[in-house]
Amino acid sequence: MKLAPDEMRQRFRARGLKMTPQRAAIYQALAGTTSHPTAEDLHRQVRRQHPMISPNTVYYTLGVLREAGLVYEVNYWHDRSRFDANIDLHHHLICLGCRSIQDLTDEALDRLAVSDRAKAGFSITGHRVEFHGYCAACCRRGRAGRGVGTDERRSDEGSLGVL
Amino acid sequence: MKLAPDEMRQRFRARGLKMTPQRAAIYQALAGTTSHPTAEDLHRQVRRQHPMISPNTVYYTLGVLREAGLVYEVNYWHDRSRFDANIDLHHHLICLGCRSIQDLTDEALDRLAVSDRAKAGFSITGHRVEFHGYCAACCRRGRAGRGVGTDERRSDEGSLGVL
DNA sequence: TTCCTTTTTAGGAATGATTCCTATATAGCA
DNA sequence: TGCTATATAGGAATCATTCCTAAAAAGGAA
Repeated sequence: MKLAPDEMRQRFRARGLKMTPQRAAIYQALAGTTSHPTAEDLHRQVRRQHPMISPNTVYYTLGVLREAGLVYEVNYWHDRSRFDANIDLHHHLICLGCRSIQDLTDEALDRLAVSDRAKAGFSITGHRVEFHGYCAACCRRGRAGRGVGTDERRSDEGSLGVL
Repeated sequence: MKLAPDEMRQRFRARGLKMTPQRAAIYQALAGTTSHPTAEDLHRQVRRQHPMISPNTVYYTLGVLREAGLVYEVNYWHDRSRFDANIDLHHHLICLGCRSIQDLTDEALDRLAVSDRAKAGFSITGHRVEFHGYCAACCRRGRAGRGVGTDERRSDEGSLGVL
């Protein structure tokens, strides 16, 4: 998952973004995990290399990367935004127990279509499927399902995982 | 879309919820629109019948209704939560221009499945598909598409529609 | 109906993620 | 190497949402 510095430079340049040590660290941290961290998670992580980096810079940078299409922002029933450097089409498994998000790649799901009648003038540019349920860890812990859109709070197991 | 008082009473009672004039008004307002209003939208609406109702009551009530499974909460790239009294399985068309949300009913989409291999121990209880693009109004206005997860702000055309 | 207990309501204060503002520092180009 | 536009840090501000509390009301029991 470690992104080559040249590759990163490449991607930034292609979208006319300036490269700074802070941005490199933020993007690197995000590209190096599949845990869909929050801005705060990323700030904690990046602070190890850049002790003076401000949360502000993390928010600003994530905004810039999002506008440039280099990161994707998700917010299902979370109290804050989560980010993903995987911008290839993929889908999500969202745990109603711990609120974790796993990526799901599935060719068949990439090809969904809607009848012209049903979409009634809406012009579709993309889609994504969210599956709800309970992750392996929460199943093991014995999590009976409540409804979707419910408010169980995450038990929070450090959403940056190993790095 | 007007919900019969008896039917509403029925639904509340079935889940052991107390019925109050405020709750009736909030649920009625939500059931009477497909525009996925925010708590604030609902507060503005309900205030017409209940001038003294507090935003607090709206938030609290929506929370109660959500826990009871009577309303669904969504938040894609919005800055606040939006609510939906349609709890039957359905999908969403999300406009990247004005941030509006339309419901989409499609039997085929209701039947998506994932291979056991791909879900790796995740126990799926439900799913929902989000389509991104531009609504008819935004297409007319000539909205060229940017990326998904982008931050165009809604032009805000009173999300409660006619009522 | 009336009483009683529990839950709801309103309102004010608090919380906390995110954004705004600004002076200084730095990237990237000429 | 110098210039200009942009990024950074940090402090203050915003604003949706939640917390706290006293008073009011719902719903069941008598």
